Amino acid sequence: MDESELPRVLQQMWGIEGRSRPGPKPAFHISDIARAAIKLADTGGLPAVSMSKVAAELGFTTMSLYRYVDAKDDLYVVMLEHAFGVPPTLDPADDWRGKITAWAEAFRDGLRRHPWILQIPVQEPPLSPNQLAWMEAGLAAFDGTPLTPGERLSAMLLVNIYVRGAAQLSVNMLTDPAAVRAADQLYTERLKYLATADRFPGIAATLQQPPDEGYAGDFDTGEFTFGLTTVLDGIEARITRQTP
Amino acid sequence: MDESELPRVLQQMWGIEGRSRPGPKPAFHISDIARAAIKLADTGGLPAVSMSKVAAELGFTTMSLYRYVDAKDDLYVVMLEHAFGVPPTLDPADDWRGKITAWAEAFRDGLRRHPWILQIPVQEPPLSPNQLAWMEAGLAAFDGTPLTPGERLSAMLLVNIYVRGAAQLSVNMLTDPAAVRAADQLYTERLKYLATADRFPGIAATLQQPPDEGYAGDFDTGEFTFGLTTVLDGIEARITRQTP
DNA sequence: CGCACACTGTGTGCGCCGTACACAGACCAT
DNA sequence: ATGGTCTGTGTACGGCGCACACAGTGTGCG
Repeated sequence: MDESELPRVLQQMWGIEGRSRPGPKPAFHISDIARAAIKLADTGGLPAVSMSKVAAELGFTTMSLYRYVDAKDDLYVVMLEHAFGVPPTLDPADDWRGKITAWAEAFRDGLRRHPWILQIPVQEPPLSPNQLAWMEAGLAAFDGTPLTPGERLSAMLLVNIYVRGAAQLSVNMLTDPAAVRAADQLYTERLKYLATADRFPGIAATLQQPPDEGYAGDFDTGEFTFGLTTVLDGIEARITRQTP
Repeated sequence: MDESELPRVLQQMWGIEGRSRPGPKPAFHISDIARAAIKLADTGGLPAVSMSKVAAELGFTTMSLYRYVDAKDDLYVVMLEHAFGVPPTLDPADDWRGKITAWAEAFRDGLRRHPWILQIPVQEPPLSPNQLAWMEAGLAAFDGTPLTPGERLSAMLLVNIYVRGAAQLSVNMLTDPAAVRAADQLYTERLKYLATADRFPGIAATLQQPPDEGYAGDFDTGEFTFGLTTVLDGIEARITRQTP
């Protein structure tokens, strides 16, 4: 395995610098691209991120980006890497539940800061430094448990999946809270009209339960920790089953 | 709430027929659009689905589709509705674990049949007939448990989230198994090169554990039921905690 | 020291996309 | 019969990702 086999973007992100080479020095770095793209996405969502707009934000031409990024997908990878940053340092005094909870909440906060992350089409597992650091931190939360490495991976992925999924449910976490409330109310109204009690008793029961907390949970605190607790209980069951 | 307030696509999918009106009769139905689009997506993935290609598949012009569908997003909704079909009928003799497991596996099978579903950008919760039927079936799996309607919703959503997430991990479930194996091996190789044991001990431990079962599980049987068991254990913990 | 050449950012252009809009023809209510 | 409404069609526009040829830059080697 040679570092030259790595895609260009990975080499840049890992700081693998090729020997000094002839030609003009690059005018910027992929981290600049990431910053510009993230700025656009934070304000206008992922659709606001296009090669031309990112280039314009940097003050360069569209095609100049292709000297740093092989394709649009690579741009997404760089954005992800930059948006999450380094993972949180877990408190060694915590037990595994406390550690993985802190990890999950930090992950959730990252998604809340940059909702467009959820709209990025998932193509392949991550290989960039910060992403691997997040993986490592999530695995480390299970240090001291009797779980095997494979089980730790599954457990971490399960929490990861949960956080992503729970975030997805929050109607794309629109930036405007009033719009969220309006969309939620419209949905509930239509659901009440369509999901009649005779054919959809379960849904109907859910609808008349709380005054306003219907389908989409708040994702802020309550609904999120509720589901997370369930997931962690499942992991705990496996742990206790393994330590008789 | 009037049915006329519903979006056109919803009216069509629920079979709400407006009174007979002047003008030419429609040449086809949105279900035809769905069939054509699904056929394209099944063979060429979601990128193969464009307005013009779907229209060409039907033998009509591009713009004719807009008489049935307000925008591209509506096309996705119709595709989803048609691709999943009706939910499985759950065996009343099963307990809730058996029921929700059957439900989850049927859901997984649907995703495996139509992998492009995972690439559809999620915009809003579903309101179409089959989607609601799936929701209802998932909720009904918890009949007989002491869970409140809200808790049943959370539990069902948790399983739903898990199945989606677990499917996502299978490297987009490429149709060509050889390509999957090659991509997986390339990834593992790069991961071994980048995630050195000194800085990423957890990841490294995961890597040297099994010969070939590294990051992406098979999703076929083993890894899937493993994670599902964990999720169900978490729900079971909540149930037993509620029935002392 | 100078030069060859790899590399930089730029400009042009292609094919595809989603969809707004005007239009001619088809059909039902009156 | 006929007016009005709906149908499918044609044209057109702006934006997208990206291939490719090109002129200028600066380093390593002779």
